[in-house]
Amino acid sequence: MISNISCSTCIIKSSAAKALSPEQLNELGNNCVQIDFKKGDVIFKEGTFSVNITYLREGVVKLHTEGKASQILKITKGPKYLGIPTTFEEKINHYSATALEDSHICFIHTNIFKSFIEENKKFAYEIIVELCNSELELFQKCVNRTKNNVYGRLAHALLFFQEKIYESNSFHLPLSREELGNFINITRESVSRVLTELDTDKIIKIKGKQIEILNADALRKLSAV
Amino acid sequence: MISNISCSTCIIKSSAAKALSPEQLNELGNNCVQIDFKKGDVIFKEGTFSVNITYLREGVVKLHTEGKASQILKITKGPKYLGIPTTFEEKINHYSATALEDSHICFIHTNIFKSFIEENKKFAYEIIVELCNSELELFQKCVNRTKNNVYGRLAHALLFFQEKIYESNSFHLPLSREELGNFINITRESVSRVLTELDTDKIIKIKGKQIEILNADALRKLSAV
DNA sequence: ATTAACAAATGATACAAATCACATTTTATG
DNA sequence: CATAAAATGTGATTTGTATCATTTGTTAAT
Repeated sequence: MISNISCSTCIIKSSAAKALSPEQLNELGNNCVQIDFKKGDVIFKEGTFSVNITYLREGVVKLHTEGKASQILKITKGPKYLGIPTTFEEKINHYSATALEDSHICFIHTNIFKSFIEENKKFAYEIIVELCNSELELFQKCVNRTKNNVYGRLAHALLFFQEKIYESNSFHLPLSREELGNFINITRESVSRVLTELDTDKIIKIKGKQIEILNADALRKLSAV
Repeated sequence: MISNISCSTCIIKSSAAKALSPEQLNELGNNCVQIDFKKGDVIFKEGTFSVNITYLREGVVKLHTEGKASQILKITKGPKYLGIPTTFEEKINHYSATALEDSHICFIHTNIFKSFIEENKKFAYEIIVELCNSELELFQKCVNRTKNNVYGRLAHALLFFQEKIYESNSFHLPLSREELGNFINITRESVSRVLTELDTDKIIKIKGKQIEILNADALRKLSAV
């Protein structure tokens, strides 16, 4: 579903877009289209041409590689730009993006995005800040994934969904056991085993994909590097 | 050793610095100091205040975490900015940087760096390009480290030094076996074992830290995800 | 409702890599 | 140059997690 949008009146602006002038916002609106994606929909695909900057206005999205042993590189919640690195100087997407929850995404012409960087210092500055934070998070993830065992990695992932995505002790996991495994690099079977064990120990309560965190401190202890 | 420098006449400019005007280069020279580091010297340390952007003009540097089980996040060669993410909006360094080869590093006042981003569109643009490439590389590394076994990871590391750092089939490894292990997340013992095996198979030739790549294709095959 | 198709749980087994223990070589130090 | 200290090599053993095999539960389709 495609919507005509007015960026000027949009209330979910990125920190960068907040820096745009009324004229620039108008220009953005004319070079930008919002598309609604349902849970599971592919937003862009590894190997295809990348012609737009994608702005995740609202929703939850995973960035992932393709292939049988797909790996989830990142899970992120709006508002946030998706995959600037894969679009900016690259012609081809280096990874795919798929909606984990119903999402609203604005596709912005790369050229207009680049022109904003050149014309608006604050805009460029905010984009740089976002890229910097993204790299720091990625380092964090790298350390966690290599220093922790399956318990620590799973605990880390659960805390991530609790704190960063749903901001609630109780949430519906948007991933299958297999996908959760691809996120933290363990097998589907091990995910099952560890989840039941955490449930038995009353650290979490599981009912299918519904998860309740009962003892966040225990999870923090487990995921401590 | 501290040198007075003239950024105007510097011939090892970053792509971003190439975009600066003569006046800006002059200003940069006045707000920037070049320091020479010897192999092994600490450039900045995790947990300390970050007050400068560090530009690795020449040399090879590792970014790494501290602690007994230190992890090498990234190894990079000049010319390149080091750790913009850890300096930009952050007050505290999230990781350390240590010279792996004698290196020349320019410490640039964060404020002047930020002012260039605001005043010079091309400068900001180039910084964004560098950050984007950095993130893509990091994703690559993540995939390699989790999808490959010890042979693949070690092969990948050897090709990295050959292609990206020394651009030669023969090079002096700037890391101990233990550090190499910290780079690709395997133990010192396994590094030894795999290296001798690769030597036995005539894929590489080792003599202490001196390494010669005899069969790069075999390494490529091993490191293919 | 009933069957099919898929996702998840669970137990048994296999295996890669870590750990442990010690020998050997290399590098640093008085 | 001798000695200590550190780095590296290598075999034996242990261990965490993947893999395999099967059962159980859940969702979708007729």
